Amino acid sequence: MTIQLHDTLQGKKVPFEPLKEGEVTMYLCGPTVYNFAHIGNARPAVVFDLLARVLRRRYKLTFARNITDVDDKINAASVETGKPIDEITARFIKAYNEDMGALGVRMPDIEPRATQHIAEMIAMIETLIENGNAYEADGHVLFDVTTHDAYGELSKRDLREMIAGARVEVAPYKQNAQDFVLWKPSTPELPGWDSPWGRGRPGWHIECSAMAEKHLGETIDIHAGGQDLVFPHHENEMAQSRCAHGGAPFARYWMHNGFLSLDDTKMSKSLGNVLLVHDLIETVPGEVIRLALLSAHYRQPLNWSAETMESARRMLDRLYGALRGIKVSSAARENAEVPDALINALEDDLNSPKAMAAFFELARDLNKADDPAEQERLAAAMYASGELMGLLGNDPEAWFSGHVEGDMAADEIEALIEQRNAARAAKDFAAADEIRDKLADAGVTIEDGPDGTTWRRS
RNA sequence: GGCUAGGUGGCAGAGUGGUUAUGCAGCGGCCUGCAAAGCCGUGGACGCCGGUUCGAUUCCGACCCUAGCCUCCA
Repeated sequence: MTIQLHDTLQGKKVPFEPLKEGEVTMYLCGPTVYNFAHIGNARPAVVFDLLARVLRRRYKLTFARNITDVDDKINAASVETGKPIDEITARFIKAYNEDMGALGVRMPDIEPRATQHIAEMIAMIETLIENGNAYEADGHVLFDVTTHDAYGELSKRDLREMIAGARVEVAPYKQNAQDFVLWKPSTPELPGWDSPWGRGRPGWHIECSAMAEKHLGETIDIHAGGQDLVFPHHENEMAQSRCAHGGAPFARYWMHNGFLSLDDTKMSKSLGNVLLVHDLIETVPGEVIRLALLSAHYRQPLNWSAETMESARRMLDRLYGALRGIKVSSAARENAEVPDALINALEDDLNSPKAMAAFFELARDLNKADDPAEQERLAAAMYASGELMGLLGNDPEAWFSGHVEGDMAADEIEALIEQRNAARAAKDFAAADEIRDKLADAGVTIEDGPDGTTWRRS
């Protein structure tokens, strides 16, 4: 069974075949580093991290996720805060990787930065001018969309209609309304680099084209990002790269994740409803956020709410609950096998909800098993599945006793449980229940089992 | 207005031309001092209207509704 992926360009799910046998190149549009990442930004990072994990089982993967560190929004943030640009970008690059790391997102193989690829961008722009695809006007260099017949193919738009229906005011130096900037002039206060067209800075779209070419080659296997990047960003990237590369295909597969809304509303700064990952991980384990993001298929829209997280937490409670008290030897871990149903689901266009169903079946089998060897085998399979999906990274006991500020301390809880068990032994059930209620009020649930009493925070 | 996705049981969310998604919640049972957790069993669904078909939630068409994009945006 070959891996199936949904390709935006073809508009359907197709079998995945890399350009080079056994090797895959993947490029994901990363953050513009002017602020902390919000939960919507985290979705592509988590989803395509999972894809990377799935691909690495079969292929030698080279995964690049860029950093956009030259941008008008960064300049604006610098003016607003009075801090130098370098300081802002360094701070948010670090924060981005820490926040995504908390969600189980592994570092990509390559993390190229726009400011370190200015020469490549200038070279590509020069090629585009030589080829007649771009023109210089008033200190700007613009891409002439009418020179590329396939323009609009990715976003399924008709160029003539777009030009006719343009609603934005057209800058006087543009030949066509839809022409987009490759290079623009900088004032002395703004970041800028010397170029054949004067001191200036690159347009957003050319950055990704140049970085993808440098690190992954002219034709890459998978280009991924959020759905909202299809137009104009990816459409423009594709146009630039193909025109600069003699028409060679740019990406063999385009993948786009669906949008995330927050409490049924679009997240936006103007509405003031931006939920930062940085803040969220203070209150919930990153694993809960990761699972919540994977609980819907990546192409579906996803509404984020308190219930979304609560549901993900309960799912993890169930998985960790099955693993409680089961020791897994290192030998068992090495021989562990991820169930075929789970792998097949992930290899079918990254069907993470279906994969989770397979995960829960494993948990149920483990709950049912009474032979210790079988228990160990199933527990090992669960850990291996968790490894593939970036879940179950915690010790089960630690998961349930996870301590949040303001909670009752573990030793206090255990002292109370001891008192309660003494009361139970004396058949003073009223006193026992009183202690249990007290613990319940403190958010602690206790469970009497054959080997004594265990507890967890609810 | 144009383009692209969707509308599934109380909630979340997969999938399928006739056969259990899964998780949470519900109901019955086992277990327990009583619970909880777990196990066993169980009810409940495919926006609306037509069409194709022996049979459609699944295919086709119309309609209604929702979201995203068309402008910086994951």
